[in-house]
Amino acid sequence: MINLLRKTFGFIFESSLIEEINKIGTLREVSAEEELIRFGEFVKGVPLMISGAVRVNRVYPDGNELFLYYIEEGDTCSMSLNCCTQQKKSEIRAVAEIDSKFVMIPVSKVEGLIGKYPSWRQFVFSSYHNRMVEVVYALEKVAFEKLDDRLAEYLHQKSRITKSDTLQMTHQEIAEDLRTSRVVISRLLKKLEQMGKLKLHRNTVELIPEIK
Amino acid sequence: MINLLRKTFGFIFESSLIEEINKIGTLREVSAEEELIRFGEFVKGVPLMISGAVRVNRVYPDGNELFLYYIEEGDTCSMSLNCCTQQKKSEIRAVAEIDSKFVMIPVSKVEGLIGKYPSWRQFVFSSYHNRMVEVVYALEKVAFEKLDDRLAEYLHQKSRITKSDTLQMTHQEIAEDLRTSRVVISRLLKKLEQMGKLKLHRNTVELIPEIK
DNA sequence: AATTTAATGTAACAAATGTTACAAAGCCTT
DNA sequence: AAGGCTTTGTAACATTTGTTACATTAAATT
Repeated sequence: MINLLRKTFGFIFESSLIEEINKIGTLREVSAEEELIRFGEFVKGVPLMISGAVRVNRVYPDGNELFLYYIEEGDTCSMSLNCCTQQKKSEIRAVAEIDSKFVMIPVSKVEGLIGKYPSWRQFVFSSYHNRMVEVVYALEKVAFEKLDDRLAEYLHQKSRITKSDTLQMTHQEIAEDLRTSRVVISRLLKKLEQMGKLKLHRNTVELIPEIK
Repeated sequence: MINLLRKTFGFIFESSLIEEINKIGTLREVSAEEELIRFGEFVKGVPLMISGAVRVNRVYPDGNELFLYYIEEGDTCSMSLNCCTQQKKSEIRAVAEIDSKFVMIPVSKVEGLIGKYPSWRQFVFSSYHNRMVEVVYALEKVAFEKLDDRLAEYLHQKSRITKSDTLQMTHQEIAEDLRTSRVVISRLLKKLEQMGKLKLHRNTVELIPEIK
């Protein structure tokens, strides 16, 4: 585990911090679709992403969900950072988008690290800020862009995150993420297909990489 | 100034911190509509709100703006916190919504406070989190709600912030904040008026308080 | 008071998105 | 191969939001 930590966090954390994390943290591996953080549960720890990608959604009591941001290699989840210092139940849900590795730091130790390591503080601050920037970005998209652009952007992001041009998902699933109906998505996807930007198959959307 | 600091921050900051802020900070008073932080300038300091309310907007190079959050008594602006630790130019614009008082802490001193005072760290963290919650809230509104509800909510928020049921603003200004056109706002306002929720006058919208 | 300007009201229409209903196609099970 | 289920395609229509154009009204200026 310490080698993984060094590889991902060696440039930001001093080695004494890396060693401490190695002691107190536990390495966890999850496969795609697995839940890291469940809605309504107490947060057990703060994840440090080693590899992979995790999708973080705000969840509402009625079951509604809203995508906030992805966390990837080198990131942490600022929402759970806060939940844990406040000992609150999670208002978010985190699901692995692809197979992922991360080190979980138990809640009880987080506070101590903040007092002890300036590089950890720096990390936590910039993490908060980066997540904020991404949520603002999501807000921009919804506030300024029309659905067809948002769809195109959504597909590209999925493709980047899953490192694949072939997205395994139904129109229904896309519609839920973009908070609209299946029919609307089918219609827009068809339009994008006619524009030559993708090909539609059952259960998959195949993006055509741009020729530059 | 120290009395103002004690009154607003006495319950969160230890007295040595209050005294230090009193030394390094400068009290500033601005009247409604004044700009605290301008887009594109280097951030000179971090504001600690004593009283009043300030509106923070994301600004885009094309001049477009997007409302992010208000900061009120006891708050600070987490976007400028980050800008200042990174020595970056401001990507936001902060405008006083009503006459406001705040203490400005110079950029150069912020880093030192973080290392020295646990209560300051706690404050900065919770501040980041609170702003995040508000941006997520803004995202929710745009993602889930229709324009008429957003308008009603917008008017209530304005009323709360300005502590008045009589909002001095034109339909055009409301439209810009909600990113739509004046005609649409006039139409929806008229609908709200017919529902008995408000009265329209030239340059003002008078909210009718609900009888409970 | 007459003129100018800014703000609001309203109609008519356009575009985007949402909804309902149903047909067609692909895949799975037996 | 037949039947059943899921996914996709598509039409027709409703609703919401955006746009253009112009009339009306209130305030400000001369």
